[in-house]
Order: sequence, then C-alpha cells, then structure tokens
Amino acid sequence: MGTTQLETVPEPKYWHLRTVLSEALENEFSVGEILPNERELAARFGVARATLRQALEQLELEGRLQRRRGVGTTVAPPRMGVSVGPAQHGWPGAPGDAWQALDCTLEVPPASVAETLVTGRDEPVHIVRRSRVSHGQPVAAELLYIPASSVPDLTGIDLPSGTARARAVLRELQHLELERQENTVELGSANAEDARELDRLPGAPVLVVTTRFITRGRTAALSVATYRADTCRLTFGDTGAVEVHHGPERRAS
Amino acid sequence: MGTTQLETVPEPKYWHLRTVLSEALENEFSVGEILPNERELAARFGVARATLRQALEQLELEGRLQRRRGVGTTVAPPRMGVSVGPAQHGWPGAPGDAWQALDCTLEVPPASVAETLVTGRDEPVHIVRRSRVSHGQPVAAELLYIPASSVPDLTGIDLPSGTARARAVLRELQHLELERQENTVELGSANAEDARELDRLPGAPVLVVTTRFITRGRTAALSVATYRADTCRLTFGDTGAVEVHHGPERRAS
DNA sequence: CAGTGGTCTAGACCACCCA
DNA sequence: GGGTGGTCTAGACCACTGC
Repeated sequence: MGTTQLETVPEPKYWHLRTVLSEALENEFSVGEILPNERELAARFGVARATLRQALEQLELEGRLQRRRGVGTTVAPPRMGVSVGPAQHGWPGAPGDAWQALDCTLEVPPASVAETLVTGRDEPVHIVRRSRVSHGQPVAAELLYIPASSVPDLTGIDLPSGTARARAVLRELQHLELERQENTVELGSANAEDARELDRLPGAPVLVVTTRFITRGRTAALSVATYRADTCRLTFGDTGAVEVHHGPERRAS
Repeated sequence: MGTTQLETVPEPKYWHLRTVLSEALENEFSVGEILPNERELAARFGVARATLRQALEQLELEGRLQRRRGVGTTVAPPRMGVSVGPAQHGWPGAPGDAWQALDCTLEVPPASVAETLVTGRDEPVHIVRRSRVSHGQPVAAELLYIPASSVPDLTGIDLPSGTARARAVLRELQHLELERQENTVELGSANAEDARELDRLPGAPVLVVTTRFITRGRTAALSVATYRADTCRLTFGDTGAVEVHHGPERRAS
C-alpha cells in the first residue's frame, strides 16, 4: 500500500453501501437467494431508497445482482463465459455456430454500416437477425449485414421468408473464402428491440461486439452483436476452447 | 393536453429525453462544445433535474457526453480504438508495447488471481503496475501478476524499486517462450485506485480485460487491465494494425 | 467567489408479477 | 390485490473548478 492517506475525504454513502452489501453477498447469501426488498433495505441502513438503489445499480452493473420488477432482487450467479473469437465462427452459420437464425430482410442499413461495407448509400443489403442462447438464457442479439455482392447467386432468385431465408443467405456465404475477421468491443446500452430480445429494460448495459468478415481485403459481412453485460464475460482467442460456465460453486470469501 | 402520441406504451421520460438530446448532439453541437448546465436543461425540458440526469448518464455511458464536476458537460469525441490483441503485446514490456511501467511490488494476490496462477494461497507474486496513455489521455490501468516461478533468476537478488524494478521484472519475463494468450472482456466499475488513475469517479464503468499469458500449458503471468468504457473501443485480432483514431470528423446524421 | 456536477432526501405514483 | 422494482418530483447540501 505504501502511502495510506488518512482520508479527510468522506466516502459517498452509496459507495460505502455498495461495499457493505458486496461483503454481505459473499458471506451471508448464496446464488439465487432473494434479498429483502428495497424499502426494507433502505430502512435497515438508514438511507433514502434512492441512495440504496444507487448501490444496487452498481452491484447489478458488476453482475452481482439481478433485479426484476414485480419479483425482487436476487443474487446473480457468476458471469458465464461466452466465446467470441475466430474459433467461434468460421463464417456465421458454420457448423458449431452458437447462433440461431431468426429471419432475414433486405433493407438499407444505417449509414455507419454502409460506410464499413463498401456499399453505396441507399443500397439495400441482406440483414439477418440471429440470437444466441447459453445455459437456457438469451445472452446476445445480432444483426448481420451482408451486401448483395457477397452472395451473388441469390440476386434475382425468389427467396423464401423467415428462418428459411436467413439460412439460405448464410449457406450462400460459406462459398466465400474467409481471409480473417476483426473484432471490436465497446460499451453500449440496449435499444428497445435488443432489450426485448435480451429480457432486459431499454438502456440496459450491453457489450457491443462488431465483427468484420474479410475476404480478399474487402468486408464481405458485418456483424453487430449486443451481449448482456450483466451476465456475460466475453472470451477471445481461446483456440479450440468452448464456452464454459464457471466451475462448481466457489464463491465464499 | 395536446396528445401528440397515443402510445399505449408510455415511454419513460428519461428515455425519450435521451433520444431528443441524442439528436440534438448530432445536429446542433460539435465535439468539445459545452452544453447548458443541468438545471437549465431540466427547466427547458420541463422535468426534474434527477430525470434529466438519468438521460445524461445514459449518454455518458454511450460515450457521447463527458461530464466534469465544477466544469460542465461537453460533447465527447468519438471513442478511440485501442488494440488489445496478441498483436499488441507479445510479452508485456516487449518493444512496441503501448504500456508504461510504473512500479512493482511483491505481494499476496487476491484469491481469484492466485487461483488462476498455479501459486498457493499466501504466496506472494510480483505485481507490476502499468498505465496506458493514448492521444494524451489515460485510457487504462493494469495490474500484472507474475509468480516468482516465471522469473526464477530474480529470486534472492536485490531488486531496485520503482519503475526500474518493474522494468527488470518485465525484462526477465521475455526469456520465456510465449505459447499463446487468452483474453476475456467484461464490464466492471472502477475502484478508487483505478478511478484516480483514469481520471474518473469511483464506480465509473470500465472494460476489464483479463489476459492469461501461457507458456507450456501453464499461466506464466496474468494481466488485469481496466479500460475507460466511455472513451475506448477495444479492437481485437487486428493482425498488424495499430490503434487508430476515428478518421476525419464524420458525425452528422 | 460563483457556478458546475455529485450526492441525498422523503415522498408519490406507475408497471409488472404472482398467488 | 398486495408486493416488487421502475420512474419522477422538488427540494437541499456538498465537492470541485476556475476566475
């Protein structure tokens, strides 16, 4: 520690609360257990409910708590590891892919996406919606943008609809030779649609993983996947490793 | 009541505010510009200050705004890309490394760390503190845990202190053959120390990147790096690519 | 010093879940 | 219907910045 300063600085109440609750979670509660309600906790600690909630929000952000309206606050299990590396998808839709295709439309993508793909503005692309489930829970929602030029054999053909269509587009994608992929991760907040799909409220924190699939120097497809930040720990570059839940409960202390 | 919308689903005020402000940011403000203060904004939109603040918090989380106590709220520049892949560090401290070593101590690591390293409990390890700066701004703080067994030639030797000591340990590490590394990313909140180093308040959202450096199947070192989630976009697997700021301003619409 | 964002209070009502 | 968390209000005071 070296220089321990004799704090003249008063710690905010909610921060101190967070610490106290955090320790209580480790020592006095087990995973899945339900906490006393907010009004009681606030009274017990002698603070306003808003202050107590600030502390709970912190802990929820850190994946320690799970709160559900109408139900209560429960102790969250350790975050699950979900693999996001090149090992995971060769191409989207390849065997072993953790994603489930939902449907597919042909629409003009947002400007920021059109910019990354080489497509011109107002040029529609295939948009495949997929969802990812792990341990019985939805963990991510994805939009896959695929320019028509990446699946040339589908132009002019009468495509089916729904999941069949999505699978047809993905199957076509496999014909391309995947050179490499580039991933970026950043913090975002769930929009209304993602929130519904992830069983969260709008604005919930998500990890946005953007993947560029590159063939011959060109971006052949672009994936924007939003992962629940509260329940997921993203793993990269696990050569061959599969997603793993935290081992047998090992929490105390 | 001029019922502009008949929404059977009433959108929360703060969420609607977020949308309105978000559009205003794109159309009426430029990067670095300072917004009216919270009290005035709240009055202007006819909401309580707390509600206005909820909207601002969202936007700050998304990296759109930057708020500083005593100063004001400003429009944030686009997030900067910081590369985190194997391309970045061969070994920590290798040439081209983006990190700056600060100091090094010999301490017993947290239980969760000791568990990942093979070390027994209560066995001290070298802990190197490093910091990463990009575009003149601190973006990450790191703790590097290195078991004594990974740098055997240093045992019993009289080590210097401060940055010299950190560099000595890192230099010794280069002698090992790096098999591969595994990265995980998850959301966290800055503790007091990280917050100070990152020029943020405690509890600020951070992206925690944990890297296991593996030699001959063993974890030879463990890095826990906390990146500012508001200003950083992590990039992975950019073979050879260097960190790049967003290109020339291209924001509108 | 004045002005900013950060913390905190004590209420109120609403949306949702479940017995 | 009773209980939960989610939203919102109208205040107050504090900590920090910069002039």
